Amino acid sequence: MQHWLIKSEPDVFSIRDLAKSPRKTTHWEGVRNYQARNFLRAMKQGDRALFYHSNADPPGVAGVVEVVREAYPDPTAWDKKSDYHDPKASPENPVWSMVDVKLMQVFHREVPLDELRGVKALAGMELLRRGSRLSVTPVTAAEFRMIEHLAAQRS
DNA sequence: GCCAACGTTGGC
DNA sequence: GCCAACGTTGGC
Repeated sequence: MQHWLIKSEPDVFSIRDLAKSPRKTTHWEGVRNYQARNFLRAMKQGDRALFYHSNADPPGVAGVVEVVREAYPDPTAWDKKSDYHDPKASPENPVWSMVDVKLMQVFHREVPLDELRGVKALAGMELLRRGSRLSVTPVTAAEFRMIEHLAAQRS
C-alpha cells in the first residue's frame, strides 16, 4: 500500500465538507499540474492519503482518506463553466485525471504545518520543502504513521 | 531550445 | 495583502 498527501483549501472543500458528502466520498477533481496528475494516476485502490488544509489558519493535516476509485478522466477539464476548465482538454483527449477518495478519519486534533516542521523524522517531506506547491505528493509509510501519531497526542 | 513575462500557489 | 517560488506560455 502506498501513502500520499493531498491538499485542499478548506474555503473551497474542507474535510468537514467531505464528512457531509454522500457516502463520505468525493471526486478529487481539478488537479491541473502534470506532476501531481501523474501521482494521482499512480494511486491504487486502498492507498491512504493525508488530507491537508492549505491556505488555512493554521495550515495543517486534518485527517485520512482512502482511495476508492483509481484514476479516470476529470470531466471538469472540458466543462467551460468550470473553474477548472482547460481548453486543451476534451472527452476524446481528457488530459487530466481524478480519483475518488473516501473519508477514513477526521483527526481530533489537526496537526499544524508549524509542528510538522519541528519533527526531524519528517524533514524529507515534499510538503516541507521551501516553495513546495505540489498538491499531490507521495509520503513514506513512516511519515504517514508519524503524523497519525502526532494527531493522536494531546495538544 | 532559451528565457522573459505572466499567472498561480500558499505561507506569512 | 504581500511576495517568493514555481510552472507555463509564447516570441524569437
